[in-house]
Amino acid sequence: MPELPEVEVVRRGLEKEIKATPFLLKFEFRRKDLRHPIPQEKLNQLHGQKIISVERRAKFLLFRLGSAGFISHLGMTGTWRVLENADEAQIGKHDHILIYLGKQSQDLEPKVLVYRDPRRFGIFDFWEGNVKNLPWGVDLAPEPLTDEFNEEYLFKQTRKSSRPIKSFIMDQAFVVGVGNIYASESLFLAGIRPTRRTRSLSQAECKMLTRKIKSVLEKAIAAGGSSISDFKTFYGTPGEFHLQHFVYGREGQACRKCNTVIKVKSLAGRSTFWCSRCQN
DNA sequence: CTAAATACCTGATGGC
DNA sequence: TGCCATCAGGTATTTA
Repeated sequence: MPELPEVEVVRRGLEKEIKATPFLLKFEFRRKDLRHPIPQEKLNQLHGQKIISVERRAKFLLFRLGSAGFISHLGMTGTWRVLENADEAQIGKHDHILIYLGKQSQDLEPKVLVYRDPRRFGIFDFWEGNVKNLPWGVDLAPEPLTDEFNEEYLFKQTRKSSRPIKSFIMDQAFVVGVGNIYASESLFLAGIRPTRRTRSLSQAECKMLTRKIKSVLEKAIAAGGSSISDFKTFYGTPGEFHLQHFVYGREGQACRKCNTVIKVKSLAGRSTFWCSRCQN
């Protein structure tokens, strides 16, 4: 469940659980790697410490324990869920990481957070320093839900590129958190075709697009995210935002505003949905 | 063949 | 032209 709204929904679920049982008793790794190797020895040094907060930066989840902590990225198919105990019958072959949590640093009846990721495109890593200091030297762009991401910023950045606007807003170097679903949705709401070149966007269109990116992400968070395929929220219930999609996953169906048939085509390797009448 | 993401490779482009 | 840097698009990763 990987775009910003889904990650934020998971963060809120994790935060609630961790507040009740904040001590990291131990990690249990059932694989030594996901997308990258998992630095097990460094992570195990965190055993016994209290988790102070669960934060989100872009699509990353940051678990803070004092000055250090650990970081989780869900890739395409990563999910977190909680078990009341380590019941082996409830743990499957794609459950790669277990985190035992207790009310105190010694707790005989720990709860267990379980990370499942069939495709293993996710990341689990040690992390220290500040939020900007992510591993792999990733230079992340502004958060879309802050004032730093505004029409002036988007207008200025779009002058530097000649790519299709959809690829541009999905690029984590310009704005973070927008993936394939919310790129198509926000461009529909802004009335802009996904294939438009960035430099062709007017100042007014940049204003509209920044507003729609913010509003669609906020509405999706409020609805518990989009459940595509088998996505479940932290509590095992599906998100409901996909029921409100205007274009994503609706190819061949009637546009909800004008009844024109919604189109789909591949753009930079990703399925892209739009209404040829509502979007210019 | 499709899928919520992104790291890497390569060919294109542009500046000096 | 050439050399180097940057960009953008395609592909690989994996399982259901």
